[in-house]
Amino acid sequence: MDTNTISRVSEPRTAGESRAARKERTRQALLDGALDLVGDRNFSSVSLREVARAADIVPTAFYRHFGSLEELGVVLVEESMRVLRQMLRDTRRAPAAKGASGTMRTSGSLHLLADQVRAHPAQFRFLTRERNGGVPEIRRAIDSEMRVFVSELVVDLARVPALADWSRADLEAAADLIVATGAATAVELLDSDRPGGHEAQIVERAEKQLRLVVLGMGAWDPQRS
Amino acid sequence: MDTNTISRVSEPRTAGESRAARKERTRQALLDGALDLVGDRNFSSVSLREVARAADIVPTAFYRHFGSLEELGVVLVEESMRVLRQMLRDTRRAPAAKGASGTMRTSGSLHLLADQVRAHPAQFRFLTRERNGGVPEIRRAIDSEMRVFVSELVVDLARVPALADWSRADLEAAADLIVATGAATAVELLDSDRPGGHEAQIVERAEKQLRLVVLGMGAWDPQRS
DNA sequence: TGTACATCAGTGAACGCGCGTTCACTGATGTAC
DNA sequence: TGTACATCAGTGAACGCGCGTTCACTGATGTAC
Repeated sequence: MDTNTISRVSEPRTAGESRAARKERTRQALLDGALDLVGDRNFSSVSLREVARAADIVPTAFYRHFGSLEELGVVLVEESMRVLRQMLRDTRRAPAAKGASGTMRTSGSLHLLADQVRAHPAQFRFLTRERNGGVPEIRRAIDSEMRVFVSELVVDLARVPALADWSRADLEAAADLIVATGAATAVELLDSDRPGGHEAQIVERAEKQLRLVVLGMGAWDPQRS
Repeated sequence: MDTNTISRVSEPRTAGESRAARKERTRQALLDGALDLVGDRNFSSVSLREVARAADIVPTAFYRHFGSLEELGVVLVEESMRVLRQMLRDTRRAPAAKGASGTMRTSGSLHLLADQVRAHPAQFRFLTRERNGGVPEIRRAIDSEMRVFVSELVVDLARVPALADWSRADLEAAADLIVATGAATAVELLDSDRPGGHEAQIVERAEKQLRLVVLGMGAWDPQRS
């Protein structure tokens, strides 16, 4: 079948792009524009008209892509989380804790986190700001992704021989503490241009904290509860 | 001097309150109303007109009390922090960590935290939501209060004999981890009506986490960095 | 105690503005024959 | 390849609304004498 009879002359300004492809580009422009706008403000203080303006379309055309701003917000969570998930997948290749001996691994994970924050500041800013922020739908989306992270880390920890006889609840407490420390570190890294906090110091402190936790795990007595 | 010639008849509807006292009441009504409104939304999505309405005054009268909504927000941080500070003062009487042996103390602190969250949900909700939220002025106000908490805990920890030879940086890392865990627990307690998380379980997990940290502190080698 | 004046918390009309959403439309792209 | 029609991303006018802020005001409270 002749699916593509190429029109060789007089392209209509926007190269020989299919209608679907152009729609997808606009959709992405809306998402990118929104992420930009959310860089220094609440998601809930961003208006539909601003987002449309950022994507260079008229406000009413917004509805061709999303039913509401909130719907776009949820997609933005998923998109930002993809970055975070990729990072976690990389980290898992060298898991954070192998009992009291695996100390060096925590250091690597934190530098990887710092790299990711530097590479995708807008996404991290969005996630950390909206995590406890105002829009319930978005907060719930972020929260459920965080739970996935914790339970994946639980699986990793459960495989560590030294933790073989830990209860599920103990593993979850430890995993949650580790993830929370990572999240808190990301928040600080995002503000690392502010007084006192240079990136290296923030990472160093987070390393100390993870080392404390790992040491604690080494000293933990699973029988005593 | 006869400062108070009491008018005994025909009170003008609002009892014999001085002008200053009535102004103070309105001001407090504005603060209370704002705290109420902020219960389920972003501070930055609350409007001056809504706050005025909540305090039963006309929008323009708002300016008799605050120069802007943001200014009210900063006062709200200070007011909410007073609650938190009082809690911390109570906690300090039984400090969180006395080395690996002081485990029971952490439990008491967490129940105290749970009590406070239950007693002042609006304040905690406001603080946790705006801590990473959109309004820079407010975020900074909360952040600086949190730093005070950490450095007070550092002072407490420095007094513990077992930690006598810890470096300042190590003490700070530990204190920060403890405060962060408390803050994260407060966030979860505020949502404890949601699926899976009943208050007792949240507190139990936080106890495990603090115990892990305290165990880690017991195993910490201050020489090794 | 009584009078005259000052203060000032709260009023109410008015303004210009950006908002979300509706609607009928346009015209390029895609499809059927 | 050419024609006729369908689709649909983006347009632009229009709406009613709540917003922050201005301004001149009112009238009870406070103060000076």
